[in-house]
Amino acid sequence: MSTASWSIWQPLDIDWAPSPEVLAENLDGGQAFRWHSDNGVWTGLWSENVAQLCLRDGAHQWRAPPSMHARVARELPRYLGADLDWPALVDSLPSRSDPHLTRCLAAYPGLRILRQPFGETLLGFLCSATKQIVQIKQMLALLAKQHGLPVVSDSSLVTGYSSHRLPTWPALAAIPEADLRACQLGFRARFIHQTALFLAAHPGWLTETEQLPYTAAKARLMELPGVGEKVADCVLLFGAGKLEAFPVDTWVLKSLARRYDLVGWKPAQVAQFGRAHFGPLAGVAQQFLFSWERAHGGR
DNA sequence: AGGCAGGTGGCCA
DNA sequence: TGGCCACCTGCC
Repeated sequence: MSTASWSIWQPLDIDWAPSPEVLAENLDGGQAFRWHSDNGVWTGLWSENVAQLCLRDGAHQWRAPPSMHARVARELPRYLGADLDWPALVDSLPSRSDPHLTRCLAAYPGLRILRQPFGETLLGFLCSATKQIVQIKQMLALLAKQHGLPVVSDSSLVTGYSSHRLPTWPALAAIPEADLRACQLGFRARFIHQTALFLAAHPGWLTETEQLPYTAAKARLMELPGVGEKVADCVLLFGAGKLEAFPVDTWVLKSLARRYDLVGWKPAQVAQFGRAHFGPLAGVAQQFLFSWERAHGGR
């Protein structure tokens, strides 16, 4: 990784100090698929941005290419959730009567929900069906490399895992499905292709959807091919700040079955239980349960 | 070496 | 409404 042209490290001026493990869980725990670490330095891409994060002398620091330094300084805090008071949010979760949630909260201090670009979050989770995080990251990196613009004009600046932005939805609409399949997307290529065509035919649809309340936004998203309950909830939680969204994937299904005695419950039933039990911040609770369950492999 | 993976949609009773 | 299964393909 060439580092000659990065700006100097800046202190991350937000009230957040996760351990290296929790930082990894935030950036690479299944919310986002565009971060990778190299010798303790995390490099991540979103929208037209690329940034690096690291922990030095006990404090988090960041840097970006000079050409986008000001923009990243403005947008990185929001991306990392700095608009919200996370200690207060976590404190308001119904954990006092919930020993397992208490245990999960204690295990991941500093775990947050990222606020990612809506359209990119949709693309990421359209790729996620029956795929592990590493593979989703590979698909998106390939898609970016083949069909996205270089993130900076100087190609020597950012090398390695990925140096290109994700293609926008208008760009995706112009890509034949066969070319998408060449990016290891498999059967997801058809969903992405059809979604891209739909969005191209409905300008403003995505932005309007992002601004709707949770229930209406979810119903709209589920009109898209390849978007069911789970993907819609992920997009709204990680890409629109809808903290009441409660995505039920296999890990959350296992978590609720095992820790809340919901053996045999269907995903839709578990989702309803989650929203009722964990309340308006169910998505936050979900992320802690998810991280715990994935780390403990069902034990 | 194969089964399986952070689902969805379509088809059938 | 509820259950089953095909869909692609590369990791563990």
